[in-house]
Amino acid sequence: MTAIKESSTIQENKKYALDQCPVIYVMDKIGGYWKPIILFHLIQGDKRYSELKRAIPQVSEKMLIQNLKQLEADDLIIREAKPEVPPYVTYSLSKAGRGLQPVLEAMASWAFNDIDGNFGRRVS
Amino acid sequence: MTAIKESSTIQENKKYALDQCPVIYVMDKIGGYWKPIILFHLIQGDKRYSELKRAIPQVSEKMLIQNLKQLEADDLIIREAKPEVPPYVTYSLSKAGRGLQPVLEAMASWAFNDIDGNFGRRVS
DNA sequence: CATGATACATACTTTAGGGTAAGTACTTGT
DNA sequence: ACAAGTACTTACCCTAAAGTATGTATCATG
Repeated sequence: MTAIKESSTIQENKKYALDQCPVIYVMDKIGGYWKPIILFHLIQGDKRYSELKRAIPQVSEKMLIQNLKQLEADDLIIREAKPEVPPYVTYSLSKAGRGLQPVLEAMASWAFNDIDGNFGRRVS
Repeated sequence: MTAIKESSTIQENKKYALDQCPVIYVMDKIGGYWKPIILFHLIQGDKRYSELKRAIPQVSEKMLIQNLKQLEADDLIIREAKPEVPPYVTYSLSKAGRGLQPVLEAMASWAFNDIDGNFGRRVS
């Protein structure tokens, strides 16, 4: 999964940041452009791999599974594969994943306020 | 500020994501490893440039101002420079910046719950 | 018998983010 | 005269994230 170099300053700093700031901990798990979108779609309900693909046409298949695998590894989503022969794989939110709903909602609310200029400065 | 290529798929996708998902809008503004840390420190109160530097020793000066400039451009923080001659520059949260507090708090709360295993799976 | 649908995997390349290190301008202290 | 503190700026390089383009296995359908 694009193996990372252990001996880089970036990784050292990441570790530090993780201890120092819980926000970084979250960013580490839902950061990147596609993860929040995927979670957003899964909040609406369980979805098959192909459903997600169609729901988010801009994401490449590589990015989609890569992010799904990472989210699964971080216990944010649950993958269930039925042993059928046109494969049938469903992704759903785990307990931890559902726990992110307030975060995503707070973000969404802030975003709309900021876009609407409710914080001033932009509309003044 | 590390000029970006307009004609890249990444940028196209960013624009799409911004429309589709408010969470991405937030990520676009407070994403990256240092921004949330900086905001975190500024929530505790206004700080001088050098105070921030000392508070976050791991961040390089380049990253620090770069992020401060971006946060300022996004109207999340306010820069105030006293026209003194050892320069005296203070950074504080704007209204929009303070509006992020619930987001950061929701994240922090989730992070602690996840670390403590309150979502299960990790302790079980 | 070849195409399409399913859910991936893998190699190869580009791009943006981040790191290192040095320099600027101006003043105070020694 | 020189170092140190202030708040930056700039140039160069490396790494990780993301994109492009393929290939895999299985079965159903035309």
